[in-house]
Formats: sequence, structure tokens, C-alpha cells
Amino acid sequence: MSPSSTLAYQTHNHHQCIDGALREARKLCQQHGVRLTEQRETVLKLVWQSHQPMGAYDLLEQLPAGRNGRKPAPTTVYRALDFLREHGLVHRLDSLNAYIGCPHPGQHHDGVFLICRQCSRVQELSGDAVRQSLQPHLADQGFSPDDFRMEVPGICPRCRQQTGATA
Amino acid sequence: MSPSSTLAYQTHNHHQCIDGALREARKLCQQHGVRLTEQRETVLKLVWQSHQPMGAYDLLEQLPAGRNGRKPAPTTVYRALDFLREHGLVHRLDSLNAYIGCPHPGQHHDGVFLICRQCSRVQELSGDAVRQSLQPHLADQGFSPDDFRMEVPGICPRCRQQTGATA
DNA sequence: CAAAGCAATGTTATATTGTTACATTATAAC
DNA sequence: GTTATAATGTAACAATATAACATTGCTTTG
Repeated sequence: MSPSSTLAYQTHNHHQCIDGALREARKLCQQHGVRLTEQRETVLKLVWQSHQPMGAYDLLEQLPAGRNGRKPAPTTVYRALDFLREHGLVHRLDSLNAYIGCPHPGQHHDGVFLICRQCSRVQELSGDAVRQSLQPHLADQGFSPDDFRMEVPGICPRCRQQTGATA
Repeated sequence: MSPSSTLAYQTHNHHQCIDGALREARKLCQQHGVRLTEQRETVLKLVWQSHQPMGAYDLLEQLPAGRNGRKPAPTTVYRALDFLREHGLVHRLDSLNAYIGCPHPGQHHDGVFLICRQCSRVQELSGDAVRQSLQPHLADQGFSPDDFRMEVPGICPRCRQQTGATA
């Protein structure tokens, strides 16, 4: 696991996160034989501007106007997000209607997302433990899962320190 | 765990599910000292008409007109759903923007929701196993979780039999 | 290179889901 | 009964997402 994947709740040089994400993205798209166009890369950069998930319309607002000088329409950003999600570069957080960059694209597509309800920063963990623990119960039910994504709201270490919250 | 909580993917007398849910709801509301008004009960019944989650506007369509003969507004159904959720009688499935009755209200508020992508029926399991398996990793991160709800899309035993799907 | 075919983007309109604010009515407490 | 509070009605609107069709731009191949 790359170092950048455990940094959401620590001070770190975020440029490295961004650069790493873009490098990974270019590599993966080349491997998959698909095009990381300028717009797609722009949206990916916008998603990666922080470890906080971004709404589609927030991203839209930040997209630069096209050559005609007009602001892009929602479709634009949704298409870019669809592409990035198909190739595992971005995740959608259903509990927030928001999107966040994947710190280790191409490795596994499951994941546990720790979402701080205070600062809204998100840390992605591997979903392996959850999958393991769940598998026997699913077998009991005869249920065949597609994936094991999970969103866990709570308080991150940083915010707990600052506010003194204990729960 | 009551028998009704393991029946979503089996043929069963669904009236028992409905009756049980209403009985439980009345009991719980009395215990909590809150009012299960007619509208709230109506919405709860509508949610429980099947093991398939219902969208808020689907519920709204089925709500009877008031004494003035006019159809209720969205607020109406959202308020009822908010109430039912606050008291653990109904869950919201974020991945579907839809609502489903809780088969064991008042027991635990976590849960794993198996969602069949074919028939869209939902089976709720206990979230204990998931919580257990995740706890050490959360401790590693210093993260204090609020809850452990999880939505797992997949294929239920019934649909797998019918379609021969293997994955 | 030119033309064809396909991928990506532009454009417009609309669907779906959910909320805010304020008025009115019903229930409970005194 | 009167008052306080909870519940519901009503109207407008905000936020998120999709559909349908036109246009532009790559890229492949003759």
C-alpha cells in the first residue's frame, strides 16, 4: 500500500497525492487502452484537490469554460465521473452524493470509507477484512455479492483531539 | 432473531411480516412516548408491502388523499419517513435512494443489507460480524465510528436459481 | 490524404429526490 | 377551556442526475 493511502487524517504534502494519482491514472488508462482526455484529467485533478469528497455540481462550478466561453453542462462532469469510476480512479460515496479519488486504483475495487462527520475527510481502507467476516453469513443466505464497499461515518483522530469528543 | 427476519428470499406469509412490524412499531412508540399517527402508520404499512425498498415518491403516490381530497405533498412522506427512521422502524438505503422496513426495530441499529440486483428484494443481517472485523483497523486509524451499516449488492438465491447466474 | 467510423463533447430539456418556510390544525397539559 | 406543543398542510424551490440528439474530433484504413 502506497504511503499516500494512509494520510487523509495527517498533515502531508498533498501535491504528492495529486501527482501520484495523475501518474497512476495515466498509466492505467494506457494499460486499458482508453483515453484520459483533458476534461477527464481536469475532473480527476479537481476531485483530488483534497481528501474531502466533492459533489458533482461543486466540480462543475470549478470546471473552466470551453473555447466558446460557456460553462459546461452537468452532463459534462457526470460523463467524466462515469469514465473515472469505470476505471476505478474515483469512487462515489452514496451516503453523501459525492465523489472521491481512489488512492490505489487498479488494486481492488472494494473498500471501506471512513468519513469524518466533522471535517468530512475520507480515508479509504481495504475491504478485505469485511469481506472475510461476511462471507460465511452470505453463504448461509445463499447470496452472491457483487462487491463489498462500505461507508462508515464517525470522527477522525484529528477532530476528536480538537473537540475533545469521545464517542 | 424473529423468523420474519430471514424470509426475504423465501416464500412466506407476508401478512405476518406486516402485522409483526405494525405490532412492534406500536409497542416501541408507546415505550418511547411518541405518537404513531395514522399517517405514520400508513407510510410504515406502505413500506412494508414487500421486501423491496420503496422510493419516497413511490410511497407518496400511494398515499390516500386527505379530507380535502388533495394528494399530499412530498414533505408529508419525508416527515413520516424521518420519524420512522428516528425510531429505527425504517432504514434508508443510500445506494438506492429508497426505504425499507426494519425487521427487528429497537434491537440494534447497525445492519448489513443484502440487495438483490435482479428482484431488488432486501434481506437485513446483523452488522455484528462486520463491526468486529473492522474495529481493530479503525483503532489503528484512531477513527471513532458512529455506526456500521453496509449495503451489499448481489444476486439472491432465488434469482440465481432462476437465471442460472453463477457470479 | 480522404473518407468512414467511432469516441468524445456540446446543447437543451427534463426527471428524480429532497428541503425550506410559513400557515393551519389537532392533541396534550394545565 | 385555554394555552402550549406537536403534527400536518401548502407552496415554492434546491440539489442531484439523466435523456435525447447534434456536433466535433480522433483514428483507422483504403
